Amino acid sequence: MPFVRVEVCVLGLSESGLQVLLGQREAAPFAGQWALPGGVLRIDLDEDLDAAARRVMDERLSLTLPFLRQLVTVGSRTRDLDRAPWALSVVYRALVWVDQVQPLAGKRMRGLAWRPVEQAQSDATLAFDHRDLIALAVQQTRDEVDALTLPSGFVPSAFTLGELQALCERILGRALDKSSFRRKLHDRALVRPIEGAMKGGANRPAQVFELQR
Amino acid sequence: MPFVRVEVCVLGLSESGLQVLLGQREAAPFAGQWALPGGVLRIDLDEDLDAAARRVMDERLSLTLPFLRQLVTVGSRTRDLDRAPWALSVVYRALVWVDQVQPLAGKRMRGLAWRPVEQAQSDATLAFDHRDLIALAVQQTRDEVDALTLPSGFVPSAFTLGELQALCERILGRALDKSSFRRKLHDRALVRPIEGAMKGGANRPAQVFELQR
DNA sequence: TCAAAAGTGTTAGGCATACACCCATGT
DNA sequence: ACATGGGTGTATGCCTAACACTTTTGA
Repeated sequence: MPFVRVEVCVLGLSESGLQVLLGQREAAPFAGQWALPGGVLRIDLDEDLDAAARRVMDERLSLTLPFLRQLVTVGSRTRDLDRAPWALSVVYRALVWVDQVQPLAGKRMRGLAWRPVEQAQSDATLAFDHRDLIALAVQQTRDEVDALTLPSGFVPSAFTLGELQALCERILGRALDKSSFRRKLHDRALVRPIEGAMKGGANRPAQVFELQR
Repeated sequence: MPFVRVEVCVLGLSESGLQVLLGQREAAPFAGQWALPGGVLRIDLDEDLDAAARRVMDERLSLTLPFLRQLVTVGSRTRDLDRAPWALSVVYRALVWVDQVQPLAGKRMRGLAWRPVEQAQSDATLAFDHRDLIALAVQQTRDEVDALTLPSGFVPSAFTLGELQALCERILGRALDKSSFRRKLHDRALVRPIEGAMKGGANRPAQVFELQR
């Protein structure tokens, strides 16, 4: 049987756009190079694949990731020759707020750091095929936002439409039209106003919404 | 390490629409029930995951499948308790012409048979979660046709536009508008006429096309 | 002359973009 | 007053579905 690992592409949302969490490898293969965090599937600990991904990220980030989605599985004889004659990796994507995660080094990782996705997608020095995996994760995430199939559990329970739009724009890396955005939400009945709840700053107060169940 | 298998959801195109290839299981678990064909990953034989899927189908169908695409990976502690304490399956989808494959029983399968996808998708007696996997395969395949990202290598090297449209319609299970279909092909420059090549039946001859490289 | 399939044009509607404009509040 | 973000309306263009119509062959 092959050597089975789980890798997680953690995308982080920040003011400046999408970032990806990378760690610097300590051991071969690709020692010293940057890679997605991951870990070995433990059949004694993990109930299923999703649970394995959650456990691996728990250990690395001491934070239970709210939104995991399987991306792809890669495997071949030559993937990880230093450790096994045949290696298989199930790759997940997670989505978090950058300021809710403090990158701290774990075992077998010299350090964890956020990197802008544009930079990571054009960095040929990443370990394994992780550059391609990051590109895949970013693409899929942006497709989801385009289709407005929002990762429930990731968006806050209450928000103004302006906040929701800003969230989508930061993921997409481009501006959206306010009118079209709101019409789409309304037509598809994706959000519902919370009666009486308003949120005001130094300007006109905004209606607070929640996701339609 | 877990027990690793590869399952293949072979979709077959026939006059009457999409079909899926199912086999009747001989051994536990789910002995006697119908399931997707598959096999164990052999790290001594398979170079990578795609090669494993091709080998497994070679053994079952004595036919090298032209178009394989990974769908998803499922795994848990309880998936295949009769054979292993932890089982993982990488699921692929293939696309073939029904009349090019003669279903013949292989080892550990009492028989192989084509079943219409509509029927399979509502059959609660299929083994494992294979009903869901079939639904996923059908959905993804139809999405590809909708987007006109045709599986090159599956469509014949030369065809008339009528033939191509009929192919898409059989996959989708619904009729398409001739004019819209052709305009889309033309606008996106997906096909190219083969000079001088015409195909005639008992009616007006049609221009023969090939896929734009 | 007719049936059948190829191939073309025309119209109407839905959806997205762009942009203009009013509204309510704190400073 | 005015800057700021909330909220709404309108015009335009693109894509698509629907359908009508002509063309070319064999029977």
